This record gives sequence, C-alpha cells and structure tokens, in this order.
Amino acid sequence: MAQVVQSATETTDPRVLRSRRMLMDSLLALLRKKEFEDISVQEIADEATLNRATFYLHYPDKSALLQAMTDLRFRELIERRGISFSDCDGALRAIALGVCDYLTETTGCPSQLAKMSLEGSIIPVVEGMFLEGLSHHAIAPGADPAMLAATAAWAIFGAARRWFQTRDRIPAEQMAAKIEAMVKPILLSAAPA
Amino acid sequence: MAQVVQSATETTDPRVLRSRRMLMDSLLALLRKKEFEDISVQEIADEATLNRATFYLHYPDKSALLQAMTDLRFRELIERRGISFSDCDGALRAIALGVCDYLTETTGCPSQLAKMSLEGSIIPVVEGMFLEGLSHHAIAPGADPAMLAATAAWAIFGAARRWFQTRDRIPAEQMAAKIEAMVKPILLSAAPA
DNA sequence: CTGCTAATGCGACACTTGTCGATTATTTGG
DNA sequence: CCAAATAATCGACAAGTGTCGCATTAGCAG
Repeated sequence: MAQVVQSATETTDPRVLRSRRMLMDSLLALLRKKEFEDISVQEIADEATLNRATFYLHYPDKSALLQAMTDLRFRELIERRGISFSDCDGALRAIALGVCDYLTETTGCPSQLAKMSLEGSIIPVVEGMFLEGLSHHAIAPGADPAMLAATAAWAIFGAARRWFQTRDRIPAEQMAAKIEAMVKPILLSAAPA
Repeated sequence: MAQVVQSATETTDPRVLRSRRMLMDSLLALLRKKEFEDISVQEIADEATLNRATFYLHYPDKSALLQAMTDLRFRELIERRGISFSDCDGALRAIALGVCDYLTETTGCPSQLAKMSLEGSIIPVVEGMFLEGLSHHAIAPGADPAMLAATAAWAIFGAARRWFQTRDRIPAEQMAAKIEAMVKPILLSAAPA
C-alpha cells in the first residue's frame, strides 16, 4: 500500500511547509470552480504562485496532492470534534457523522464525489481510528482487529457515500445514527465470549 | 454516478464486439507486465492491433476500459458459480468468495491492488446483486434497500481487500465465511418487524 | 557573518492525451 | 447484390505530464 506513508515527509523547513500549504489551498480554491480532472498541475502551481516543477518536488501527481489534502482536512475535522475513545458508541456515531460532514463540506458544488481518489483517502484514516479504538478492548481469539477495522471503515464510507449521492437526503445526524446501527454489529461480532 | 451505465452499449455489430474484446484482452495482457498507470492508450491499441483513435471510439479513457473489463470478468466469474437468489445465505457467502477469488485472479503478479480504479469497479456489481436480492424480500418500513446494498457491498470489498493484502492469508473459502458473519447483520437489520 | 545545503525558479525535453476531419473498409437492410 | 450507414484508419493538433540540468535564492549550522 502506498497510502498515507508520508512519515518521511516530516519537515520543519518553513519553505516546504509554505509550499505545501499553498498548493493545498490552491487546489481547494480551484475545486470550488471546476472538476478535479479539469484542473491541471500548471493551474494549481499558478494559483499558488509556485513553479510547476516545485509541485512535482512535493507530490508525484495531482492525485497525491488531493489525497494528502483530504487526509489532512478530515483529520482536522475529526480532531476538532474531539473523538473520545472512552465511550465507543459515541465514537462510532461521531466518526460516521464526520465522514458525512466531510463529504458535504469538501465536495461543495459538483459531483466531485465520483472520483475515487478523493474518497479513498478518508478510508485509511477511519480505519486507523477503529484500529486505535479496538486496541483498547479485548476481542474474541479468532477475530482480527485489522480486518474488523477495515470492514467497518469501508462499510461506513459506502453508506455515507450513498447517502451523499441521494437527492433530498436526510440530515447528517440522522444518517450517522443509521450508519451506527448498521455497522455496530460488525464490531460487536468480535466481542469476547 | 457514471458507473456501469453501459446500457446504451448493447451492439451486435461484430466489428465493435471484436474491437472491445481485443482491447480488453490487450489490457489484461499488459497488466501482467506493468502497472496500470504505466500503460498508455497507445500501447493498448498497439497490442490490440487497433488504431488509437478506435480506442477512444469505445471508451473515454483507459480507466473506463479497466472498469468495463473488471465488470465483465467479475460478472462472468459470479455467473460461472451460478449464484442463486433463492437462498440468500448461500448467495452472500458466494458473493464474498467471488470477490476474494476475483482479487487473487486478476491481480496476479504485481501489487496492482493498490489502484482503486481496478478495485472499485467490482463494488457497483456487488451492489447491484444485493439490490436484486433485496427486491425479493419484504423489509422494514424505514430501511432503504439501496443503502443496505451499498453498505454491504463496500463492507465486503473492504474485508476482501484487507484479506488479500495480508501475507500468509487464510483460504478464500474460510475468509468468505468470516465476511458472511460480519456482513449478514447489516442485511438482517432491515428485516421486517 | 559566512558558507553549505537544500528548496525554488526556469526553460526545455520526449511523451501522452483527447479530439478532429477526411478517407477507407465493413456490415446490414432493402 | 447494391447502397446507405457506420466502424476503423490515418495524420495532425493543442494541451498536459513528468523529468532534466542548471541558475538562483532562502534557511541553517558553525
């Protein structure tokens, strides 16, 4: 997997921090005007007042930038909510709500959602949260935490995605409750005997 | 969504059938040698002994070809198994097994799996199968079949994907049983009171 | 303050992409 | 069997992509 491996990316150099932030801001601004596929690297660089070569110095392509930006923004959104892993029921609903909100927030105008690259970057984050949450619990001997986390994360995302694509959709809070009801059994299936 | 809308694609003209089959075969052959992103439309056309313009006559881009090919091959695999919607328990396990098998079958050599575009094309197919299966049942008033189908499909795929990425993985049949156990509650949550 | 290092700017490159109009080949219906 | 319809070929185009080498600048350590 080549997702979310930016561990070697940790820099303190204000130049690279500035460049990356400007690139993300630029992409976000452009996404409000046009579809992702219709945005060129040159446009992103121009909007950021950076050279196109500088872009490639930080991201292999525009999808990587989108992934990094999505990852960052979703983590911020969740952190802003202050998910507590002490009460898991609340965490599950909060994560579901976070995914719903994130979809509506980031994909403002167009049917930007169709792009898997945008969507997919949220799943590993959610997966990591479940993995962290599961580590605080005893689970049945045969169960695999990573498997449970992956299944739950993909299920939540699939549900949230479907909800978002629905016209005249119910409120996000209500949807989060439905998602919780559907997904909770997955996690409970690993409860110790 | 622009996925799996090929309804207008039904043709009997032997020329287009031949072209499309050759394009799919070419892509499949090339995928055994290199990554999807490293394959150009020109290469696919060359391998198929077709003109590049002919490619664009059938698919808007190479991702569309990949989607169409994945869709076709997965449907064939499932059909070969003869999924019966009369007993749903069997169908659920069979679909899960189909997804597992498909992952191992199509992504033979490289870590081709990382590509969402390849993976994602299976989900709508699975979703459609659940939708079909659910249409034969009475469900609770508040439940939405499309939502259930989407959630179950994504959950299955997420689980199968995780399984496939695991080294020294358990047999597909065993995994399918685990998936069934995890996913069944999602569908049961809509059982009529 | 002064280097050294590394990030950025710049221009160029070979290549890919998606599209177009014109021409040739194939299928199908009458 | 012929003629209209449509698919495939070909060459060309503007635009975008990813990568270079090299010059310039900004940050950081001594």
